[in-house]
Amino acid sequence: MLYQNIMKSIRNHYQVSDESINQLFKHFTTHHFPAKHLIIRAGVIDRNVYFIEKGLTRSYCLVDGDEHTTWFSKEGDITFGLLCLYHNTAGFEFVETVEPTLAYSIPINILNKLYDTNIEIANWSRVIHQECLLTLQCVRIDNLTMTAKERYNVLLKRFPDICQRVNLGYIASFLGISISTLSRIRAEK
Amino acid sequence: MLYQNIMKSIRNHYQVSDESINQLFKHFTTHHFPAKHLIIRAGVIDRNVYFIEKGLTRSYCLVDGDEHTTWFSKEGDITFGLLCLYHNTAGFEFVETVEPTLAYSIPINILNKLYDTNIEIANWSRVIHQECLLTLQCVRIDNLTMTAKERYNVLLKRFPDICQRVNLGYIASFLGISISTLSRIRAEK
DNA sequence: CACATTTTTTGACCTATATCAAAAAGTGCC
DNA sequence: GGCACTTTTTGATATAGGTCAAAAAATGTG
Repeated sequence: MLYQNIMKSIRNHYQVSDESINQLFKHFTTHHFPAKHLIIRAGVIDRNVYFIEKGLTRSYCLVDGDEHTTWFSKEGDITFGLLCLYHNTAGFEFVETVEPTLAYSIPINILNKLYDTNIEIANWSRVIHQECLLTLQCVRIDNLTMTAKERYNVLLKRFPDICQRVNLGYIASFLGISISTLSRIRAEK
Repeated sequence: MLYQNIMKSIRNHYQVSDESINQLFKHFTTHHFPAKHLIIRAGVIDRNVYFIEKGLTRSYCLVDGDEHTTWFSKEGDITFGLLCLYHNTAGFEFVETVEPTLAYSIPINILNKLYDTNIEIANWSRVIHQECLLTLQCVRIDNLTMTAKERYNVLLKRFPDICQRVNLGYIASFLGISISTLSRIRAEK
């Protein structure tokens, strides 16, 4: 069935009825993105949420020519530019596919209407955001309290699948360490 | 009026009717905490959300004897232990008052029932979590991309009021730099 | 399959920030 | 108003991890 991973993931976060889920699905636009395709660009407003059915994306921002990976999204996850979506402002993040990706987009103004009228969808989104906040806070604490090596090992445990699907550079920039250091860490271990 | 700051803050995030707000308020328990009072302890389950009407709290975690400040909450904000609340699990965070604090608590199981039945409250919580996520992501990016000095200056701009209300040690540990380094940064500037 | 491109490894050297320790300044309290 | 305690400053030294550069390995493509 279409939307299988997305559906499972939504229900994993909150009990959403078939009817409500269909309200969401019926506004979906299908996208087949090749690998390395830029879905969202910093500074360009894109008012869509992307639901990933298959594949993997990476969010990053560009500072002084260096890419800093801020997030990975895989099947069942959603991705979008935080500022674009929340404040309708040009954002700071790029989102690109790491692998060929099947995704469905929905315009935020439609989603916002659903939030206002459909309590299940509002709560699904609330819970998703709770979980992201928790994860991000943990990632941040790891950064504050651990050495590069420890952080790498924690990441391997926390996101083993993602570590296997992206290259060393992306992992390094997500952890906030240099490529050479990460390579050395891996070698010694 | 009681709850003034809390009310303003809720409405700042989402249009919540008087009726819905009262559903929340009627379950409030009042707390007058002195300064340096530990509201929440790591490892101890506390299934309440605290709404701060007046005062300031600090969330931190303890790693190898060192405190790492993870968040500040002031009037209008809420505070709680992330893991306790979301997963009903012993958490990793302490929350203590920095100043004498007037707060109101509501049990999470009541709040959860409100989420399930009151769409305005569900959406208020969704929006709060969106905003926290955005702020936290920005803080994290600052950590990945800036020097200690730059981070301090950004913090001064982003949270000028909080910087004036907490001591240097708390700011340093929030920024992830040592007290001596922060003192030197301040001196040279 | 060979060439171009990307990714990873390795080496040499450097610097921002940590750590440790002690002095100085600030704060609260009987 | 002086004593205890906390917070901040300052100094000396150490180090984790950065930077730059080049080689090696892997990957993709006509």
